[in-house]
Amino acid sequence: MAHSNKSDCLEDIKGRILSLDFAPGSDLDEASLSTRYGLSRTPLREILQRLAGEGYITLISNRGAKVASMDWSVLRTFFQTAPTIYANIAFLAAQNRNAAQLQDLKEIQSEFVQATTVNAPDIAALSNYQFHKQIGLMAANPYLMASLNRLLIDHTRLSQTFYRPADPEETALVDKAVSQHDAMIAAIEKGESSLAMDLTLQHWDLSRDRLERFVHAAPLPANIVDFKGHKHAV
Amino acid sequence: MAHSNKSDCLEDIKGRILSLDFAPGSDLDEASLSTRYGLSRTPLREILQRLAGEGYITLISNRGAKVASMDWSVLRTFFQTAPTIYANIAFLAAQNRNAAQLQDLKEIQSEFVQATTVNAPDIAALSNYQFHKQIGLMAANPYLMASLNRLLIDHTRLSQTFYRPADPEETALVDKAVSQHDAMIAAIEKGESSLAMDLTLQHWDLSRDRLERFVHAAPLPANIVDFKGHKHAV
DNA sequence: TGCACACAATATGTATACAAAATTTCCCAA
DNA sequence: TTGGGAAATTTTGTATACATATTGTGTGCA
Repeated sequence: MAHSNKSDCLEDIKGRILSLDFAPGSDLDEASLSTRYGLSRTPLREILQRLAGEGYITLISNRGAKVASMDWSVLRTFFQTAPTIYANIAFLAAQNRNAAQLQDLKEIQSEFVQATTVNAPDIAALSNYQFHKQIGLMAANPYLMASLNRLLIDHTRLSQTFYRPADPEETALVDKAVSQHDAMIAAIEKGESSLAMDLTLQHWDLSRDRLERFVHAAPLPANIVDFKGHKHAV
Repeated sequence: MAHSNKSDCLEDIKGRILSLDFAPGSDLDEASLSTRYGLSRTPLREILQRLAGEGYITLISNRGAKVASMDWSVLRTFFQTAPTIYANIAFLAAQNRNAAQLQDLKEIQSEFVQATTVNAPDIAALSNYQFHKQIGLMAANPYLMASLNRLLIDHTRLSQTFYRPADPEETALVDKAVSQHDAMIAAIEKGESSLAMDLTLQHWDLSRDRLERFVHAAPLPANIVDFKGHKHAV
């Protein structure tokens, strides 16, 4: 990772946040990051500002950068908001897609299929991220896209266990997710916006249970401190 | 504007973009901005990165910063998206508001009233921006908030003529907007989420016509070039 | 006149040095 | 042992200098 350029660095940090390699709530040190990526602090700090603007991290004045936390109250709103936005995005994507975007979507899907068959969970989660982001691009609505981007950050972080199936039943769920993606592509290609919407909601229902399980299983790094005085209450 | 600090500079640039003082699509020069705000280029560039992440400007590598454009295709999606997001935000705000937030909202509203009565259009537009942003904060949903922030950028820019009423009929519209704000505050305070939603949609209907008129009346600085070959088609 | 190329001017990108703030360490006294 | 506070260390913030990329200009040639 000697002399990577700025955009590579930006994308790499995004990827590490999405894959939980940089844990929610953890500190990001400018000095160590700049040596890691072979950049000086000046461009690295610009990258941090950008990441803050996009919601990946939070910056506190004179106190550095933290990876965006995933506390309980935010995740509650995640489950409240995600299906609506996803459904609307899919609806618009079916209306506004063009051929080049559809081709890209299919290529992303084949990467996704590949990752699930060879059992590469990290790549599968990131491909899934790109799949839904691509549908967002097809929707051509920058206002909803802003919301979708925020949702996908947390969705991808929550989905880390989804692509690590522990038993045949879970493997079947992943296979179903793959075939749902195929159905969504077909609906979008045909311009059947209502169908794309319905398929998206089904896709959401499939993953929701696993996501919620992950919420309850995983520790919530950022907010442990908030529960210090409440051991017995929890 | 000699030695303003970084956050002042950030807010000032945002304000100038919202008030069309920095026109959509216009170039932002690092050197002149840094002298204007009494900062060196390093912190100023960090501000630009942040603004880019929040959607106020776009950065192109090696080619500087431009104020986010308002072309026709984007504005179409604005009118498509705004009422839904506003309505959902109001609904959630009525559910999740707390006393301190409500107090802030009332103070913003009194500034808004003041600005309309003394005929200070710039301040009125910015107060209106803050009013709706505050309702967004009350909704406590960071995912929808991302969308709302993007919408409010363009909404505020579009609304610049709204608070410059040219005749008594237009003055009556502004007065009606003021009273609608009051009704929204009351509904949010009582926790009547459905009512807050309905009032918000009525508020939207009131302003929509004026906004659309502004779209057709105003030049679209960023995309004139796109229409060069289509004079007669338009 | 029109075009291509080289050179100059301007603007953006990065590194380093230094300043300021926050955090930690350590010492001393109660 | 413990609490307070000053000094040292670490981390963040800013300015300047320099490197690189883009844009503009002028000259020569067809």
